[in-house]
Amino acid sequence: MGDTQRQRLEAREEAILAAAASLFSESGVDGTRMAEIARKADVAEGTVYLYYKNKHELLEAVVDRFWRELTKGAKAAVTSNAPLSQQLTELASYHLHSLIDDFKIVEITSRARQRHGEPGRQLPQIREYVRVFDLIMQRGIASGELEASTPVWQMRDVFYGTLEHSARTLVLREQPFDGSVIDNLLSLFDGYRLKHYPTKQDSGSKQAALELLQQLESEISRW
Amino acid sequence: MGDTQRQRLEAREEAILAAAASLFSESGVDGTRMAEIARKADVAEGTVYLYYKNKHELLEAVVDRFWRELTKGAKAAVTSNAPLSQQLTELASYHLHSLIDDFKIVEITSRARQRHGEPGRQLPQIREYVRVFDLIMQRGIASGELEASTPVWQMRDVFYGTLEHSARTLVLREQPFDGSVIDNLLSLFDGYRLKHYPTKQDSGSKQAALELLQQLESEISRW
DNA sequence: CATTAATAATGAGGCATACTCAGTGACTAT
DNA sequence: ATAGTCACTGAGTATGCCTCATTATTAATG
Repeated sequence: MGDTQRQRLEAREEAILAAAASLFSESGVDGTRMAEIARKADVAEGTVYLYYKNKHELLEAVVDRFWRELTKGAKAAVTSNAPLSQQLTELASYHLHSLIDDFKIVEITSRARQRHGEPGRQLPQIREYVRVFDLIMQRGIASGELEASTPVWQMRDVFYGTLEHSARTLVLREQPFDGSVIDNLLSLFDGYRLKHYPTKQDSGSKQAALELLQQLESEISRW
Repeated sequence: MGDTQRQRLEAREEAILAAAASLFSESGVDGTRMAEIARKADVAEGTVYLYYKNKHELLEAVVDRFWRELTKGAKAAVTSNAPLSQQLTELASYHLHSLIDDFKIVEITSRARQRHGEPGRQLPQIREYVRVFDLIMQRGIASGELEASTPVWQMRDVFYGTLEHSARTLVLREQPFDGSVIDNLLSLFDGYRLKHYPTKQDSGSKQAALELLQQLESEISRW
């Protein structure tokens, strides 16, 4: 049956990819020989080249798959219709954990971007991953929880960039994870939150109004 | 004269470094052959190895020098005793411009960090560069312009990480520079600013006090 | 200035390794 | 059973990093 045949091929391709991912991650790209990958995947060296044109394409495939898997997880963290702040927290936590766990692959990513020929490209799967972050910002704007005056991509860059850099800081310090990074980021993000002063139509907000008034009074009373 | 001799050696070392920097930056590390570097530096291939043990050490030297130069510029941008927000703006602008201009080297940096043997190290000159950012945050805290409850490194990660990621976004979009990124970041940073309510001793602040009161009134009047 | 010693530079060749390809096997269809 | 197609193999080739015996240059010495 041709179906089993196709499955065998896909299994081989997967075995090669997995072997490469694990070895690249462990010993780096330069520290990994093609012969090793072949041996670990249990194929002859030449066979690798039937599935991937060269070492660089194999690297690209490894990196691309990593971000594809990450995208799945990120989408899952965001799918619920919980309040914005909670979704941001979940996404941030997932993101930070992942970057820390697979830091080696994250670093290797920039190398996959550089195709020997020329200009720095964005790999499609990374683009896709970043879109998840954009999506959540857009939803926040649509629901009125985030102000619309700041471009989505700038809010996203703050969110994404901060976490990426924090991951680097933590890894280089050999601290595994620190949730306070996320708390900090989220409290900063309040700067993007719309301040809702209750309106007259808003009948259920009497309580909120009183709290706000109290806060103002307390601030005034300080001088 | 032994002095001229030493100068000639240093000039050669510099020529090799410059050749490597320019070629790495143009064609990437893998796209650059040692023979090319030698030719561009006008020495024999073997001579390169009298100054740098191997290609990877040469790469490290190139990257390290880049960040060392950057540190100089950053320190200059911060040396004045202007108000915090202005210094942050200058540093951010310098940082963003530099990362965009030499994006290729920035990307190559992560590769220099990975020594074939083992774990991701932080190159000393990058550490030094990041310290400039820490310094400015610390000053802000010392002068009471920034709150002290958030760890310095977290504020720095927000600042640094956001700009680094923004640089990537801009470069991949082939937009050269966008100052609004900096405005956005700085207005967000207001979240770290201490709110100064004027005190009774603070005789010169009558004006500020009135403005604050007016703002409160306007906010209250909205409902 | 001649001679010797020390230091720097050279580039042909060694060597590791990414990649190729002619040959072999395995599976399918008739 | 036979021919034809497709996947696989691994010895061999090409490339590019790096070494090292040799040569050139500078410094030291009498």
